[in-house]
Amino acid sequence: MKEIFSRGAPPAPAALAAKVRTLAPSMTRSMQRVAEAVAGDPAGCAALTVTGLAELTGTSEATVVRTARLLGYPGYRDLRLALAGLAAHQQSGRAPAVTADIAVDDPIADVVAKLAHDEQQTLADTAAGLDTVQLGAAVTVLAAARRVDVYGVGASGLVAQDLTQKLLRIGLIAHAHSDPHLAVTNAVQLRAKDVAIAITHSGSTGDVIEPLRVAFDHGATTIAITGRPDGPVAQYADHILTTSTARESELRPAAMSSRTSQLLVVDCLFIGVAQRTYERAAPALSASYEALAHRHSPRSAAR
Amino acid sequence: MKEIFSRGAPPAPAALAAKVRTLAPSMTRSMQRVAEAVAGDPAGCAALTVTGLAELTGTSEATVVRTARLLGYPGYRDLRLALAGLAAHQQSGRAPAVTADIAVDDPIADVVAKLAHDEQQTLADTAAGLDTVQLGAAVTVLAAARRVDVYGVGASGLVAQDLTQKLLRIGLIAHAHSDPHLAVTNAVQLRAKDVAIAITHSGSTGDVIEPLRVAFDHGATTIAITGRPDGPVAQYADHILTTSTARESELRPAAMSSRTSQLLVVDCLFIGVAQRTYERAAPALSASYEALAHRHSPRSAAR
DNA sequence: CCCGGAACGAAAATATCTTTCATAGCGTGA
DNA sequence: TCACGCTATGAAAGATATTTTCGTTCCGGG
Repeated sequence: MKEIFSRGAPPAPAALAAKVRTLAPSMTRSMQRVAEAVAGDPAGCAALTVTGLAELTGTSEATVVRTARLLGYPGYRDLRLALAGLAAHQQSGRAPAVTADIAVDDPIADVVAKLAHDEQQTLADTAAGLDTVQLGAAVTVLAAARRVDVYGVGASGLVAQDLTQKLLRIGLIAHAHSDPHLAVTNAVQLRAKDVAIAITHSGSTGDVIEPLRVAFDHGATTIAITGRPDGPVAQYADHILTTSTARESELRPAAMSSRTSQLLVVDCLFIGVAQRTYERAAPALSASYEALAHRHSPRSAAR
Repeated sequence: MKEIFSRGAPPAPAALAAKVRTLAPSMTRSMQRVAEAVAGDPAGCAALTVTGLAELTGTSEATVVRTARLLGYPGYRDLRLALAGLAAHQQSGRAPAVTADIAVDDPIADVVAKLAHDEQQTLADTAAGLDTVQLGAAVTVLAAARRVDVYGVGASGLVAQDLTQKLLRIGLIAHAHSDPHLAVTNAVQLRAKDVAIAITHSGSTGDVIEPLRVAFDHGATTIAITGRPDGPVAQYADHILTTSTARESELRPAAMSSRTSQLLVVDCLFIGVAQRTYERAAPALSASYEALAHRHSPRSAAR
């Protein structure tokens, strides 16, 4: 039997470090060593042959090839080529760094700087890692959807609500569910032409996967927004949108950066759908804007 | 006898076309064909093997290798690597004018790039505009708060919930209110040592200002997170945290970028409070992490 | 017309990459 | 605790790609 690791992911342009982070959890120890070396010194690795890299990381050629596959390349040769490109790339750029972790005794100004920097990084990684083909497909089905259900619990629940609010604004029928029971109850109603979206960073949140499965089984088109494109949630997803996984620290739980990443994806979906349904979306948008204007005190602020 | 062509020249960084022109006169006919192909389409050639390139140019592998040597590389392999780098380089050159507004007919990839860029910009602006003194003061009162109420409606309502979720995680007593009536009802209960936070981009959302006023009148410490530090909400705020206002466009309503900005402020508050109350926050954080671990299916993803 | 020498490519030799396969190790459940 | 099954892993075989070797061809001048 042939070993097939390749996750649909395309050859990847840049942001390899981000991809490594995303895929790291699904890697074995040895593969992680290789991935680490590659992410840490792209230029250096580009100069190495499979054997060289295998020795450097204390593994075997086979493992190196496996890692390359997992990262989305047909083989080591192609990874190496990409590495060379990336090296040339970053050589031109620069890189000072606010990269340090946030510490307990950081002055507040540093916290602001570091947080802002981290979130910017998360955005960049997400944008780089987002599969535009999948995104386009997701937008297409959403634009034609009769009804949209969005599942998310915890922090992702808020993202689900955000998406729902946005879709409602442009005239779609959308609901967010954070109650797993109600979610399943509603999922049963879905059928073709309907869309179900699951949002989960871990990719293995049962409370979110279950309703997605039900929707999937009932013939709805399903979309997963997750940081683990190889997680259980993927089984029931027609389209997978990958969010990035930033390094986390004690003070900065993963949930925090995943939210930033998820929201970017959500925004992309929203804009995409708004574009596709512009005729309907534009009036709906201004209508909701008008309606809200009255909710602000008349002598609205100091001009 | 070995064939030695190499002209002292080192591996060459970029400007390959120039080198080709310089060396052309000293090349034989077949070598010129190869050099031409390479200079004409670096990216394309980088994808080819020696044999491929030999066929493409109607020559032999040996000739290709000779050409690579003449250009200063140890062999074809290295030329190819350099080619890949060069290709990546010139590709990055043509960025999709990322600063432009998002248009109805933008391809999806551009939308992603532009959105990511805009949000990054928003983050930078927010970080730059945030008054660390005010932030520090807000953190101080939050860290000592007996109870925290957060008001926000619409998109800001989700931010309010986000903040609440985070504060709860580190052991504070916090509630988010998006129902103005209930908000006021609760605000009446507040007194000194309690904190009320209003989140409103416009700074003039009556539904949010009203409960803040009530809390203020009852002696609670009040904080406003707003894009209009001079708006009506400021009257009742002891501390004002300013969010940035990014330019908006038809497809990208203000609510969208204000959210990014608000969330950064919220994160800063959270981290700040977590630092100040580290003794209590750290265990609470890991406890909530532990508790959630069980909500994920055990066979979490591949591996 | 013949000769010397450079240009060139076919094919051998080598290096590199990929696949196969057997084994060691690890977690799981009895 | 121990056996079991399954995954991870590297050694080595197998396939490709690259480099080298070497003979042939093609020219230009005697």
